[in-house]
Amino acid sequence: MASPLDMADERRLERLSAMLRRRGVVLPAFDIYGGVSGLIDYGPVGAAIRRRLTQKWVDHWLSHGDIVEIDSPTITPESVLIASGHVGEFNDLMTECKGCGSVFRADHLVEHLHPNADSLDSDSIDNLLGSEVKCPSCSESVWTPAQPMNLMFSTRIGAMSTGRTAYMRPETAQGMFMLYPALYRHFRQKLPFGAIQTGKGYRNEISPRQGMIRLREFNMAELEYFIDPEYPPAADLNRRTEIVTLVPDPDGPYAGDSRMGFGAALDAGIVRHPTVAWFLARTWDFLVEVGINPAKIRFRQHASTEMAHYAADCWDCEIHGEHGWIECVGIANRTCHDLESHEAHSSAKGLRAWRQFAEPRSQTLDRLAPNGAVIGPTFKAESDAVVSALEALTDLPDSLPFELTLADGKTVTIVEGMVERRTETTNVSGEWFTPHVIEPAFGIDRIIWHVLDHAYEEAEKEGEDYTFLRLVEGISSVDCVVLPLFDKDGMPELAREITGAINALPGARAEMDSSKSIGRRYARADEIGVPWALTVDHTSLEDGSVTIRRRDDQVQVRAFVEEILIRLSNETMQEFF
RNA sequence: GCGUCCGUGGUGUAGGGGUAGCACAAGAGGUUUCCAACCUCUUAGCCCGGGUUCAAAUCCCGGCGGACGCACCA
Repeated sequence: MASPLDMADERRLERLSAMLRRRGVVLPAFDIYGGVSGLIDYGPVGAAIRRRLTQKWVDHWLSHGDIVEIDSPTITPESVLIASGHVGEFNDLMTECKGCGSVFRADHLVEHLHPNADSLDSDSIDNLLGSEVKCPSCSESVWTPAQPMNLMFSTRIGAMSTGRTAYMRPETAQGMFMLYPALYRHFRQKLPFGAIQTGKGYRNEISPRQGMIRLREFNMAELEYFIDPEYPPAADLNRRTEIVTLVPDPDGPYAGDSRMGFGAALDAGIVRHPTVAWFLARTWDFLVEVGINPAKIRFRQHASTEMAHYAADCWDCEIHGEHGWIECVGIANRTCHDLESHEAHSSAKGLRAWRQFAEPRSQTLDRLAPNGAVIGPTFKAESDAVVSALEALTDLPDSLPFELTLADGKTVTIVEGMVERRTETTNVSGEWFTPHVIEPAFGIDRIIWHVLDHAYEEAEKEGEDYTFLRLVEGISSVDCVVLPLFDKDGMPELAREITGAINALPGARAEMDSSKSIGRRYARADEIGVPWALTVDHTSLEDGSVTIRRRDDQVQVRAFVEEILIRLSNETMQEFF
């Protein structure tokens, strides 16, 4: 399917990558030792862009008011990742065809021979493989022994043999779950609330490809938003005007692309959860704010078959670029999976929230109250078990005596006098439940790649090739360059002074460039996306004014440095034009 | 992980058993009254390791890295 989006110049990717290397944006890591596939460096320009984009992401969510930032270790004990399901999920058994060398997931090859192939151990799988499974590529049926292929980097905590097994975290999310009790206290025991974390994640990919898209160590930014599933928070999405592309579940009733607003998608039932719909919209806001082309964003719903082990519903936000449509954000309704699992596996008992009823509910309960004075002497060592069994009874017997089944399966006879039938009325003011979690997970490197891709524009200027990086203000590595028109007559001194004054503003960044002709310096700044250029000329020496050049149309206006400093501290200079 | 192709200054390329060229970029100086100008000079390269050979950037083997395809991508 050839859309206009797919018809890009095939060499553009190479030229863009070359520019990113040449100008110190993104480079291969450990290059002087031959490089390591799947690991990259952000150079001086790229690291500044990454920091600013990440900061915008943090600010974006913190502005909600019920979301806080946390920070957790990247080294994670194995027990945490067993509970989360990652250890099991990451240990797919792989086998290799001895005929042609193709590698397959062993459980997929024997699916038709066993109803529960993914639960088999390696010996059972080897037996099944040995019988009659043919290689899908070459039809041989000789297989290497199945081996677990763990996509997590493992390590040990503690140097000696007694150390605990640990992994480099494959996602930041577990950190938020570990801190759930602290977050619940922080927010005064009231849902909804959320926690964000940015940082590195690690996956030992078999075959990293596509530059910054599939990395072995990558920058993630995740939000875990804890909600009461019975009262899911929602914003009014019908005020929003943007029309977006949705690609609903291909196996569901809405299969096929559609264009609509977020509110309409929720109303139509395409997006199934109001909080998920709200986060789809907020994800859109962020991406557009940092310079992603809105026409190259779409939201794709996972088919139930590709859903992650923990998710009940999942949308990918995909961005189109030189590598096609790439998943850059995953928005998943993880339900109560993580908190329940950690409560079951760990010593924690309080991974819950309290739901206060609007009115205390009066509960009438029929029970057989045990009479310890009779039960004790009668059942002696088994008394406790008898009392527990009586308390657990839901269907009370119509009459005594009756046979009571204990937890261990034994049966005892309860006779008159051992129990007293009572009807008790209690007031229940609320209940404990496990919150559900909505998780937007952002791949920062992938987003940065697409920001660069969408900003990169190859133009022509007076017959020569000319490139712009049309980064939005606040994302570029510096806000402006300061250029002395000539490298003499006091211009460099004044330029240095202005650069210093801008850098003294909180958050503002300027660089000075005085080498080579003025046109070349503008071109250098345009190429890495600096939005503003301040030029110090002879007039500047007389009255302290400079020219401001706007990257996107090369229009220049003259202004005084004091005004510029005021505008820059308000994060834009657009008002000058 | 398998297969095909590939790896030369910062970038893009030429060469292909005997002194590694070019363009752009970069640095110094000159010139220049706002958009990759010009002049002079300079810096800087054969991915790594082994083999063959009098001699290897070149041929062979292995590794690393890249592109594409297959597989994988929770």
